[in-house]
Amino acid sequence: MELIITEKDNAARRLADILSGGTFDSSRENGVNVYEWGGKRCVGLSGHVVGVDFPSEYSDWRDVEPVELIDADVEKTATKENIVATLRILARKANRATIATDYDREGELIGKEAYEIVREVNEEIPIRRVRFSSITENEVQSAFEEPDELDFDLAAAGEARQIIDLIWGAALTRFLSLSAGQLGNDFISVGRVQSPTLKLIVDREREIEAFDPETYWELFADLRKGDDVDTFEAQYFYRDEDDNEAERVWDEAVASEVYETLSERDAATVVDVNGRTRTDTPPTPFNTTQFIRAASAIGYSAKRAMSIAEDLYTAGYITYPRTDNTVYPDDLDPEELLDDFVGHSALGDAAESLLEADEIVPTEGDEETTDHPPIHPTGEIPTRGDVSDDEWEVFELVVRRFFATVAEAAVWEHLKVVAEVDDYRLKANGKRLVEPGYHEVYPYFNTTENFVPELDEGDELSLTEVEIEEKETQPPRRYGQSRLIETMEDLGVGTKSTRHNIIEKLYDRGYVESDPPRPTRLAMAVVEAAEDYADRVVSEGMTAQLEADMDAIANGEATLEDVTDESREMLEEIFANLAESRDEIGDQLRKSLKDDKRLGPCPDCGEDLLVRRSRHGSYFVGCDGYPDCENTLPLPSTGKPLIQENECEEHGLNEVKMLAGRQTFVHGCPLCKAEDAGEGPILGACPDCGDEHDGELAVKTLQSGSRLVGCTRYPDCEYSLPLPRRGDIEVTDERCEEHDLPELVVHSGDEPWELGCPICNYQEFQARESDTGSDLEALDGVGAKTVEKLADAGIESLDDLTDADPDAVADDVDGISADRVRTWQAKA
DNA sequence: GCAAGGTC
Repeated sequence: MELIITEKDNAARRLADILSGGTFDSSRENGVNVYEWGGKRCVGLSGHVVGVDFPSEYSDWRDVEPVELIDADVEKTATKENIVATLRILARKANRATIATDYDREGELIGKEAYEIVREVNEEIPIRRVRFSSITENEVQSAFEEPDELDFDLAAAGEARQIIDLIWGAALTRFLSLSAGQLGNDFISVGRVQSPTLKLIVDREREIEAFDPETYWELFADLRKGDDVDTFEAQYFYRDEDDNEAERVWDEAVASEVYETLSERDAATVVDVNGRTRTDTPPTPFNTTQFIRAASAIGYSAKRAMSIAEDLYTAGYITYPRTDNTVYPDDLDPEELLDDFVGHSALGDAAESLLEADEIVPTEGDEETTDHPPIHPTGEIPTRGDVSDDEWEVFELVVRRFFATVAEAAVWEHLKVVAEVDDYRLKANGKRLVEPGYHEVYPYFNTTENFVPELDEGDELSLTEVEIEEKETQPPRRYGQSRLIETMEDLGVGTKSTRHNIIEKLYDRGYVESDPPRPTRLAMAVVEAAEDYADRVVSEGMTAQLEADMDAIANGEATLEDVTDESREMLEEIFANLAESRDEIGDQLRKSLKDDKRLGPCPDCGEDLLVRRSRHGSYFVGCDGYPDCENTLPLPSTGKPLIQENECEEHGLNEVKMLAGRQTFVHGCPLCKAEDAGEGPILGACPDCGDEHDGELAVKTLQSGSRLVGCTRYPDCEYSLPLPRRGDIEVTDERCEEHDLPELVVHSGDEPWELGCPICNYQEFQARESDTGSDLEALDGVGAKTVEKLADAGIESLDDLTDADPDAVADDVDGISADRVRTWQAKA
């Protein structure tokens, strides 16, 4: 039996399909899919199935000096035990093994991990390596016709990276965390990729903080040709000392003088007309970074874009979304792929128009790699009910990007007109899209035109509407997530698979907040400490050097030991300097941690009020003077508090926003909220204790800002009904007959909300909650329509789905693939 | 519990 090993299950199934001509059987072993046909078995790993770590005697942070980690052993342990176990079982029975992991450095290392597991249980059998950059008939067949050997040097290069990353990351992370006394969940982390990325953000913030705005003026006027109805806008410009065109006037007196002259005149003379035609070439195929950039332009965060792309990939609609490649492989036939869209209601017209071209030549980007093809549609098209709106939008983006790469260039006509008024000059830049080209199938770019009429030198124009605008120079803008990912790629930091996760990590570690990401004081302090004592770890140079060293290992010019030994020595030196400054670094970090939590002065004692977390995990405001000062203020129970920049005028406390996804809201000043607390109007008798104890229901506002209808005898009577957090509550004269309570109206925004009797309202709310239908809707991308379709096939709950045979479901339900069912099962 | 790299 021949055992074929791929990097992921999806690749294993597609390989089996190609090699078996579609005749393979599948079974499951330890929760791992095994594909079998004619004496061959194919199994997919899940990326790395083993990982590096220190021996267990190093695991207690307090018992080990961080510096000891530098010379500690580094062990490999199984991280996916079920997969490793399955691989062992299959390897015992095999008489040959073929490694078919991805065709890149990390793939070679994952292949070597599989190699070692196979060798452990079977010393005899030949183990070979096949390489292909896309899983297509041609590539796969020719790879298997000419198998190769595993490249152990290349794999060793990857291992050197693993060891260096672990040692530097763990030793420095533990050092900073211990110095600041931050153990447990809130440790202070440092790493070869995250720290240079954080430094990018911090450096930009430093520029913003140091920015000193300057005032300048810009002048505009409307020009009109002859009897034309439309005017066009022109801007004043001059030649600066370097003879460059400049529009900003830095001297107010000069600006006023120009303004007055222009205002007094009613005509301008055309002195220069310059027309040119510009070709606007279609965009190149999507790699991961460019895909994230395009998705972010239509409103998706990097994380969300990748998560949707992964789902579309698993469902079989698009190719693998983690790729560096921007050149389509030879065996992608664009016409064949376009054909798949012909006749489709939303995408068919574009495909048909593209097929009319005499010749179809796709664009190419600069990166041609062997890992995977650029991201493109597979030709399988989901029906709208199959996928969520977001998934469809991202799918359409990928399809249209493919369309754009095989479309014609667009052509713009630019027309620059310069007109003179006395010694002053005005210019107007016109542009017109004369050939829309690829823009017709790819509507995501701005194609705004600017009208300027045909003119000749010497033409007289009428001059109206002169305007002067006072402006200020702006600080540089913060990096957005996708710009950050592009910059990381430019600097060679991180990989296509990790860059977006690294940004998530910065959020999780408390280093950045909001979007675009803004660094916390802790982040500034960590970067500062690293710059002072371990500059390497915040510099992209560390990755550049590591890449060079890995190349040397791969070429046989250096060994893994050479490279890791040298790296260990460098880290030893860093620790020699760090040791003396441990207390000083710790003080700085602790101070910045407090800065990130500070709201303002405590009204009781003058110390700082801080956002704190209770043992149960809920947030509240407490005084830094505790236990001497026991002043506290509550915070809302939903969400994670984010301290805003603006302060409450009355108390000098920063306002607080509660981050809770879609339910995010501004809480405001916690002290104002606490002072607003109290009992509002009485509504009627309490249904629980009104008869017995004369309890009454009242509208109440709690110190945390939440509102409810509750009994005046609280805490003796705990009867309560929920009310919305926002809006003014009006108590009307209408009364509910059943409960004898007034109907309520909530005023917020434009439309008043007729909440009605609070008891009826709560009962309706509860009824809706218990009737939210199927738990199937909890799955990503499953909407009401899909639930209905699944119900028709007898699948009404997650349990039903887990028990179902994916292939049978695919047969029964239109537009749902077995792959998708498997994904759901895995998630359920 | 530390990193970064795969993958889900």
